[in-house]
Amino acid sequence: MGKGFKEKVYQVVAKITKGEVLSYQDVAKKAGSPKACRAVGNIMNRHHIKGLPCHRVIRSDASVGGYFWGTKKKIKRLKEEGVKIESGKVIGFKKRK
DNA sequence: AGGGTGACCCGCT
DNA sequence: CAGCGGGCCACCC
Repeated sequence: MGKGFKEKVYQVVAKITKGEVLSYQDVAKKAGSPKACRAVGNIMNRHHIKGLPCHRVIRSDASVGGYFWGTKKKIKRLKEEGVKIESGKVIGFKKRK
């Protein structure tokens, strides 16, 4: 296990600790394909794996991004983990723009 | 700020 | 079985 892109994504996301947030591009990069940022989100969407903290994965512009169960839920979960979010943006995240 | 293109995966036709 | 389009995105113009 861990040969395919998806498997790598699972591993990377599963390694995200409580209160930490990573961007889709960062996950994609760690998974071996920096340009597969879109695929990462798609994988979560089509295969919402239980036990996988996909809510800790946000956009590279610090916006929370989408969520299978709803963006509102995603924000709530992140806040409960100690992540400061304001106006749909993660405070303290280095956005590229 | 908005639109268009690029890269990758999955489901449907 | 093969092709097309859409999606929890990112970057450039």
